[in-house]
Amino acid sequence: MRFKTKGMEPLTTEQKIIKAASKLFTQKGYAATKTREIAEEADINLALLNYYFGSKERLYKEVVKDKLWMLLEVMIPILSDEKVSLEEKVMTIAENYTQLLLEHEELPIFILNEWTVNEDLFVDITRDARLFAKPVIEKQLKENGMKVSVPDFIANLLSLIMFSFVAKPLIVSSGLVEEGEFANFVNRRKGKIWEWMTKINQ
Amino acid sequence: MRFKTKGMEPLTTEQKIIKAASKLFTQKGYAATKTREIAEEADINLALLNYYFGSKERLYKEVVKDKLWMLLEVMIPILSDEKVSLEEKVMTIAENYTQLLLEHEELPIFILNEWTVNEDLFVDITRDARLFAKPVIEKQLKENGMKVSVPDFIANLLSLIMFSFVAKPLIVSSGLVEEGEFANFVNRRKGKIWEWMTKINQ
DNA sequence: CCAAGGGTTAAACAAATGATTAAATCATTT
DNA sequence: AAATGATTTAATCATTTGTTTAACCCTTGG
Repeated sequence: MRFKTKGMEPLTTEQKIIKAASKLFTQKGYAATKTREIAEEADINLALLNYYFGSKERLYKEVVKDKLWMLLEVMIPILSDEKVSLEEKVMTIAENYTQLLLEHEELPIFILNEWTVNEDLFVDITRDARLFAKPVIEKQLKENGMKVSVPDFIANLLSLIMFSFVAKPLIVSSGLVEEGEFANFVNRRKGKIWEWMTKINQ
Repeated sequence: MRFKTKGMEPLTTEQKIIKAASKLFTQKGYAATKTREIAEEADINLALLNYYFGSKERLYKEVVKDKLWMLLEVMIPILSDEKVSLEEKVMTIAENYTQLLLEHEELPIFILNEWTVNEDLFVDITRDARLFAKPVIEKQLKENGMKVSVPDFIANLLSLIMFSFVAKPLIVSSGLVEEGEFANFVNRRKGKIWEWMTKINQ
């Protein structure tokens, strides 16, 4: 679905539209983004948007699918891989999420908000994305002498990594962390996640 | 600002509008909510909305101020009170937030999303809400032999309490926790927060 | 009693918005 | 170069949307 062009080839019209729509939808949400804005941002004619994607809604679904996948692919394959130890899992996910979210700060709040506001849209997208990792994690938790449940383990892991990004406006405007220090803040936290996870779970 | 009427007196027109707007804005966001919907939900004539509030935006700001305050008043006064021990603080905040968010699940994601999407709006609202609690917490962390920084302490506390609500759609649709079990899930977590916080911070 | 004024209403307005159309242009094949 | 299909464009359409207007109630104070 994704074509990463190594060189300088100009984007196709379709790619330009997706890129512009991606930026605007994640910045301002579905309803606040106007098709004319997308066209302008993509530097194409309004009619092209409907020519390629049929409607604003279909374009939106493409973007959501894309962004949701960015968020899930960091987690799903690693969690369910039996050959990866629990420590490696936590370290890798912490590392990958921190890096991803520093580059796309608006990603988690966009997805979580849209998922709340527009639940039906996600029904078909996530139909086959159930968490098949449960038994694997369960086994590894026992091996590590951790007495916590799988849901608590996952919730704690994601909380400690992702919440800072979701609550960034609150954290920054409260003066808790300076805007310019935010990257350092989350990078420092990233290095402590495994320690915290082991302590929490004994 | 808030009038809690004990009895059966019918809501004033102004109250009916705020109530309807509150519901719709938090459910669907600013742009997706139409003034005609608010009027219909409030069972009043459309023109009354502008008669009482001047514009959709002014009405929206009222709602945001209200909801933001609901979210902050649970935390701010308790955190900065020197007479409340650290354990009491954590326990009380965990208790109060869990209860508040079970009753208003849409609250945190609404505020955090609007804060991201519509940052300028929050500038004046939060101008005087800086976190004056820092020195108090710092002292209490030392007294409890905790080596963590204040920002990490607050981030961990809020993460462990609030993230489940923010990420509820993800947690539920992944099959991690059943919809019907969600309240039990967060209530069980609530009871462990203080234990977790002490372990994390040694 | 009635005029004044706040509260309420239906109707209308202008701008915006998502979508469509039909014609023009471009690139590729015959 | 003619033909064909894909791409691009400007113009237009039909609704929607936030706001305003002007008339109409209904209570109340002089």
